[in-house]
Amino acid sequence: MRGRGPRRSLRLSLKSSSCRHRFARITQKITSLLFFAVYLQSRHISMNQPEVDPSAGDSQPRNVLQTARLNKLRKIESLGIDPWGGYFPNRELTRDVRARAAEIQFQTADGRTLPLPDFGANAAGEAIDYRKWKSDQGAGEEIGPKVRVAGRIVLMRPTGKLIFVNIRDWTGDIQIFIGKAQVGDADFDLAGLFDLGDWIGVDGRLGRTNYGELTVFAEKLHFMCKTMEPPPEKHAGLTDQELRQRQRYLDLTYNEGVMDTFLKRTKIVQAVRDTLNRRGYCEIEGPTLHTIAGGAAARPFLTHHNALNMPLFMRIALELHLKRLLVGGMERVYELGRVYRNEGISPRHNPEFTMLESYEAFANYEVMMELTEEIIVNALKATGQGTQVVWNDKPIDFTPPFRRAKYNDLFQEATKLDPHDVEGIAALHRRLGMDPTGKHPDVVKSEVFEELCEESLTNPTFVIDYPASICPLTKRKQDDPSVAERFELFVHGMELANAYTELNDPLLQEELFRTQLDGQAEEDSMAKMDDDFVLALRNGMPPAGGLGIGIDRLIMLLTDSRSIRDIVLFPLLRHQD
RNA sequence: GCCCUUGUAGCUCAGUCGGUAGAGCAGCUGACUCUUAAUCAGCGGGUCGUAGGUUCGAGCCCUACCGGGGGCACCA
Repeated sequence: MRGRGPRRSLRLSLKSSSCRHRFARITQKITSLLFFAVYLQSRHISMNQPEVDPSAGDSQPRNVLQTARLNKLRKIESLGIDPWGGYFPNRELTRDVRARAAEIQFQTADGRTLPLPDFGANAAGEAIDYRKWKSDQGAGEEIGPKVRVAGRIVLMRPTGKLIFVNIRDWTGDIQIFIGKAQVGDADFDLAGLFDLGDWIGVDGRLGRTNYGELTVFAEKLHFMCKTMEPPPEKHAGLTDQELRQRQRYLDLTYNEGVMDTFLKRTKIVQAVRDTLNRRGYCEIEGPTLHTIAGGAAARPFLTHHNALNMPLFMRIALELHLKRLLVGGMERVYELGRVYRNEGISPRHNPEFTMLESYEAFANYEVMMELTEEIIVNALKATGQGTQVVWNDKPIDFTPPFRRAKYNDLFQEATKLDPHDVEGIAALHRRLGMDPTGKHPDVVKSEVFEELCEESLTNPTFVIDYPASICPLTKRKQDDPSVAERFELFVHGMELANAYTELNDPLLQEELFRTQLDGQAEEDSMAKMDDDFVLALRNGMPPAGGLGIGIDRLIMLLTDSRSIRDIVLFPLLRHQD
C-alpha cells in the first residue's frame, strides 16, 4: 500500500508522451541526491561526530538501542573504515573450513608433525583436555591452514583483551578468536565496535582452542556491514509467527532449520525440472495475465490494463496455454510457476502458490502416474532422503508403485453404498449436513467422497477414473463415456497431484464449455467458455497425458512442514502500518 | 464472512483476587587473553495492540476495532 502511490506515478510518467523531459528531471534529482550522499559520507569520515548519549533525551528504548549502534557506526567511520564493506574475494564457506580440520597438526620442537587427537569420537563422553595433550607432547606449536571467512556475528564473548565471536554464513557457524596481541591494537579497537548482527570478514589461521573447539585465530579483521537493529534473543530466536513471516530475513538467520528448509525447497524444484528436462521436456513461460481465467474452478484475482482499458485476470492454472503449445507441436512441454487464487487462506492454502503442469503428446494418464512417481522419488533423492519419510509425526511410504484405487471402489468401501445408488448417496449427503437439492448426482457423490474418502488416504494413493461430469477437460473412457481418465494423488488427505488423459475433441470440448454443470452457478463452474481455446483444439491437439502437481504441498511433505507458511518465503499477510 | 484463541521492554516470557509494571537476553559503564547462551558488579529501558466503557482504582472485567495463530465456510 505504502509504496504503491509513488511507484505508480513514476511508471506513468516514464510512459507518458513527455517522457524524455521528465526522465531528465528525475536523473537530475538522482544526481543531486548522490552528491548529497557523498557529502554526508565525507562529513562523517572527516569530522569526529559528537557522540549521542544513549541515556539522555529520547526515552524510547528502541532508540536507545539504535543510538548505541549509530555511535559505533560513527566511530568505525572515524577510524577511516567503510562500515558498509565491499568486495571480499576468495573467502571460504564455514562448511568448507570445517572440512579442513584435519589439516591442523601439532609441530614438535624437533620438527615432527603429529595429528591432533580425535575430538569428535570420545566414546566415554569425556571432554578431551587438549591443553594437557599439548603439554604432553613437550615444546611445540599447533599449525593450521590460513583461511578467510565471512559472516554475521551471532554470539560474542569478550573476556578482556580477548574476544570470542561466533559468525554464521549460510552453511553454518564458526568461532573466531580475536586476541589483542594477535590482531594488533587497531583491529582490536575495531572489534570493540562490533555488535551482534554485524557482518564481518576474517583472515586467520584455522586451529583448536584449549577445549578443542574448531576456531579461526584472527590475524586481520574486515568490516563488512553495520546492522542498525538489535537481533532477536540469542537463544530462543524469533518465535512470534507474525514476526517470522514479516521479517523472514531474521527467521532465516536466527531460527534453526529455516535456511535448511528453504534450501531444500530449491533442491526439490531443481529436481523436478531435472526430471522433466531429462525426459525431453521443454520449459516455457506462459502468460500470467489472462483475459479468461480458465483451466480450473477457482475465483481469480481481477486486475486492469490501463492503456488497453481492459479487465484482466491473474491466472488460476497453466493448463489452457500449455495445451495450445501441444497444438503447436511442442510435444513435451511444462511450466513451473505461480498461480493465483482468490480464496481462503489456511495452513495448506496461500493465495499465490507454485504449480507444475506438464503435457506429453501420445501419453495418457497411466504414463502420468509413472512420471509422478519418478518426479517425487527424484525430489526425495535430491534432498538426501529415501522413500520412507515422516510428516507431522506420521510415516509416509513413497516407494513406487503407489497404490492405485478406483474412485467408485473407494467410494463403496467408505460408504457401503452402490456408487450408482443416486437416492442412497443423496440421503447420506443429507446426513452429513449438506444439501443435495438441485445438484448433479455426480457432484453430490463428489462432495460425499471429499467428506468421507480423502481424509483416509494417508499413504500415496492414485485415485483413478472419476465421474466424467465433473471433469470437463478430460478424455472419457472409450468403453464407458461416464468415466473420465483422470487421477488425483492423495497423501495424508492432501491433494498433491491431478492428471488426465487430455480431451482433444474440440466438438465435445465446446459442448462441455457450453453446457453448464447442473446445479452450479456460472461463477462456480469451471466450464467457462473459451472460444480461443476451442479454436486451438480445432487446429488439432495430439492425444496427450497432462499432469499438475502442487509444488508447495510436495515441499511440505518432503520437508516435514505442517504449514504452507513455513515453506513459502513471503506468505500473504495483511498490510501493517 | 463466522467461531475459538492470542497481543506486556528491541527479543523471549512472568504478572495471583482488579490495588504504584517484573525477569532473562540484548544495551550502557567497569573487571577479565581459551570462552561456549562466557562470568562478575553496577545502570538505563514500558502508549501493557488501538479506542471507548464499568470501577474510588483496569495489564487483568465489558464492547468495538486492528494484527497474528487455529478451525469452519470457500477451495472441480
